[in-house]
Parts: sequence; structure tokens; C-alpha cells
Amino acid sequence: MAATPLFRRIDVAPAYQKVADAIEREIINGRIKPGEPIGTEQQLVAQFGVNRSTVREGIRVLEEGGLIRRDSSRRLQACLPRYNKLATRLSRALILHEVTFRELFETSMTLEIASVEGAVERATEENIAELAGNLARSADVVGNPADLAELDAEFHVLMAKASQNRVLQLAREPAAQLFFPTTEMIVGGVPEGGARLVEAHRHILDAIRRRDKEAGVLWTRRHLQDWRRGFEKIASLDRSVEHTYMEHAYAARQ
Amino acid sequence: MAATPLFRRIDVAPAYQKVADAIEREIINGRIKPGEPIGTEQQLVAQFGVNRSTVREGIRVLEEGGLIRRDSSRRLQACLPRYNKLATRLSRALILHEVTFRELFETSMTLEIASVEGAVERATEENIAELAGNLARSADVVGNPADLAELDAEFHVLMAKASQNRVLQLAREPAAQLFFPTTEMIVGGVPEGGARLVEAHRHILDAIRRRDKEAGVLWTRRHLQDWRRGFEKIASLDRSVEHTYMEHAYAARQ
DNA sequence: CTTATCGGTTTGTCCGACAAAGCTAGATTT
DNA sequence: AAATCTAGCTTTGTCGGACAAACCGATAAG
Repeated sequence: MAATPLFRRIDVAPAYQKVADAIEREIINGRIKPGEPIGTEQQLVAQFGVNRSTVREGIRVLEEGGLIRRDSSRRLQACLPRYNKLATRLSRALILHEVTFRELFETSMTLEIASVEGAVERATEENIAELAGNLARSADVVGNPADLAELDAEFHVLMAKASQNRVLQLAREPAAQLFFPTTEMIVGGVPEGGARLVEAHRHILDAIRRRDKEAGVLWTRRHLQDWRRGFEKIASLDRSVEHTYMEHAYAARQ
Repeated sequence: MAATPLFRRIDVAPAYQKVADAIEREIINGRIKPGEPIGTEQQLVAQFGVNRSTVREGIRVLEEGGLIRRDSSRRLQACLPRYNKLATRLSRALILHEVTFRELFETSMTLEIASVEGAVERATEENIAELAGNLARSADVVGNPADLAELDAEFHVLMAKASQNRVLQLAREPAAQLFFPTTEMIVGGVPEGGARLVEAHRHILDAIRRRDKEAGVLWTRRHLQDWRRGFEKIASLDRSVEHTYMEHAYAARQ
């Protein structure tokens, strides 16, 4: 151990970072509530006593972090970070780490089962109505892989929502964003794939309605295993989530 | 449905965003690999034909997103986004959404069990050695809540690592960052709390060694339920993860 | 009451500048 | 000759000022 230092460590964080931190603190500890304005750049310049360029760099940091956004008129305001935006970043991180579909599948299995269990326990009438609406639309486009894949992703989001557990909603999102874009290829590649998917959704919703946890888990498991079988016809589970898949997810998102 | 539009939607993204997107694309699709230099600000100014202020705003966006960082000499280089940094953002999002400890607990239970199952199946000798090292250190500080809490968090990170599933590692991180800071208060507030914690870790590690999934799950469940009982002595599970807890997590991180 | 117009703000971008810190390579010392 | 020092060049962080375009609010015109 070294001797007790005479001086405290000097803070050498660049000014733009300090600006970002200062604003962030006010939002995190609730002094600025979501929706409230932060002030104009000019005001921030005056308050912090730094140049506008510096303020703007700080603002970019917070904007990217999802803590502030610009409303219709581009004025700054605090906001609730949206899961989706952050989850997108995480998904990209997963891509760069070259995770495999096996990892993705295993984790999604865990999270979707937790999701359906929560939904069976706590889904409200409104949740069930949303799921039913999704199911009806799915039945209409059973022959169209692209539309069906989109509705499938939505079905699982709604299921997570029905679980009333926001932490779970958040935790499943990054994996889901990588997982579900492949649904289109799989449904398109397997005859009867679309019908099986809708059938599974129907049973899951039915289980949620009847508060039958066992059935919900069973059909969710079958549903995901269908995905897996379909996927293995196209590629190896141990292949990394390639950039090609990412581009697919990308195109769908924009 | 509207008629087919005559014109494509005109692109109005600000220049700094385009700069960020352009660099991001190069990294995501692998043309720039992690560790490779991006170039100096001056070079980017020349390549994109925009002002340096604009380039710098774009850089801040990417930096915050974790796609690029500055090395020792502050030169820009691509990098693998760190889970931790992104997870921190997500944790903050959870705070702002005022999630409850019940949600946190339920999801953590799911993820930690998945984690131990993976570890039992696939832990390497090295993983086990790391866990054993952690356990030994924990036994030494069993009377010190702060140190023990930190080692507990590490134990669970190592367990997730031992599962060899990076998606799972990532998915559990945001919840864990909110969950484990409370360990200190709980261990400190419950007599024998520290001993029970180390005991549970010992059994979990033992189960991983023996590849005994049932025992691993059992002890993980007990371990978390201990946390829950301890927590309920201090506060209600249905209370939101208050800013006070966040500040706690914050202080520990910095 | 709706529409058009006109300043005043605010943002996005640009230009130029400078101190501090890092790097490079030639000069100096041992 | 090898190690060290030094001076100069580069790069980053910050600053000040500037301007066009978009936006807001209010007033004037139909």
C-alpha cells in the first residue's frame, strides 16, 4: 500500500462530459422529470459557462443515451429512455461479439417461457384483447412470410407486456431483435410453417385465457422448437449471427 | 391505404448523424475491425467534407454508443462495445421507469437459474477455478458486508460466464446491476446473512463441479430467496427501485 | 375565423484560432 | 554508439463569432 496521498485526484474529465453528467444527474435523481424542457443551447451555455460547441457535444452524448430528446420543434427535453433504442445497441453489440444462434435460441427459450408464465398469471383483459387482435391479423396473412414474421415478433412483445414485468420486457428485447428477423426465412422455407406458427399462437393465447400455465409453457416450447427445426434446415445453430442477418434486421427496422 | 407516393421521402438527417451512421456502417459490417484506427478528426473532415465541429458531434454519438473509443493517446479506434457500459444505460432506464423490486427479483430468478444450468452443463476448468477463487475470497470477508456484496456480484457474473452463453450474460446484466447493490444492506441487516450467502455459493460451485443440475438450481433458488427474505425485512418488494438505491449503485461503480 | 406575413429565436453548420498534450525526429550527452 | 533531451509538428479540447434554414408567436389581411 502507498502512503496516504496529499492531494485528491484531480478531475480531468473534458468539459463536454461534465456538461452531460451534470444534466444526467438532474434527470436521474428526478429534479428534471420526463417531458420537462432542459432549456435552449444558449441557456446551457450561460449556465455552464462553456462554449456552445462544448454544450452541443454534451447534448449528443445524452441524446444517444436516450436521456434527452428533441420534441417536434427540436427543443430539448428529458425523456424516458425507450427500451427499443437501447436494445438495438445491445443487439449490435451481440453481433460484433459474434454470438451464435445456439446462444440466442437457448436464452430466448428461457425468456419466452418466463414471459408466458407471467402472462398466464397476470394478463389483463386488455392484454388478452391485444393478443387476440394480433392473432386475428396473423390468421389473415398466414401465407405471407414477411407480414407473418412481423406479427409473430409483435405477438411475443405483447406476451412480454402481458407479463406485467418491465424488467423481463427489457431483458428479452435484445435477443428478440436478433432472433425474430429470421422467422421470415424459416416460415417461408417450411411448408405449413405459417399454419403451425398461428396454431401455436392460438394455443398460447388460449392457455393465457384459461390461466393454464402448463399448457402455455408447453406450446411456447413447441413454438420455439419449430423455429429451431426450421432454422436448422437453413443453417447451423453454431454459426455466428452473421452480418447478413443483421442487415436483414436493419432493413426491417428502418 | 394511401396512393403510391410520387416522391421518395427526402432525407433530412443532420450531417453529424450521417457522419455517425457512415462510420457505424463500416464497423458493423466489418470493414473496420475492432482495434483498428478510424483516423484523425482532420482526416474525417476531409473525407466527409464537413466541419470539424460536425465531425466531433458525430464522434460523440458513436463514443457513447460504445462503437468507438479513444486509445491512450486519444486517437480514435473501433472497439467491441462493452456489455457493462450498455447495461449501465439500461439499468438507468429501468430506474426511470420505476420498476419494482418484485419485477427485478422475478426476472433475476429466471436468469440466474438459466445461468447456473448453463454453468453446470458447460463450465470449464478455468471457470471453476475462477469461481473457487471468488469463493475463497468471500470466505475471508464474510463479516464485511460491503466487500462480500461485491464478491457476490462477481460470483454471479462468473457463473454467467461459465454458462458460455454470451446472450445470457448480456441479458442478465441490467437486472443484476440493480439487484446486487442491495445485497450489502441485506447481508448487513440479517445476522448470519453473510454465512448463508457463502454457504449457498459453496453448494452452487459444488453442484457445478459435480455437474448436478438439480442441486445447482436448488441452491440458486435458495440463495435468491434468502435475498428476498432479507429484502422484505427492509422494504416492500412492490416499492419502486428508488433513486436512493441508484445512488448507491452509482457510488459503488465510480 | 382563417390565412398570410413578418420579426425574433433556435438549431445546424461553418470558419478560424489557440493552449495543452502527444508524438517524432534531430540534437546532445555520456 | 546508446541513451537522453529538446524542439517542432500534430492532434485534441475549447473558444468566439457567424449565417442560413426552420420554427414560433403575433399581427395584419382576407
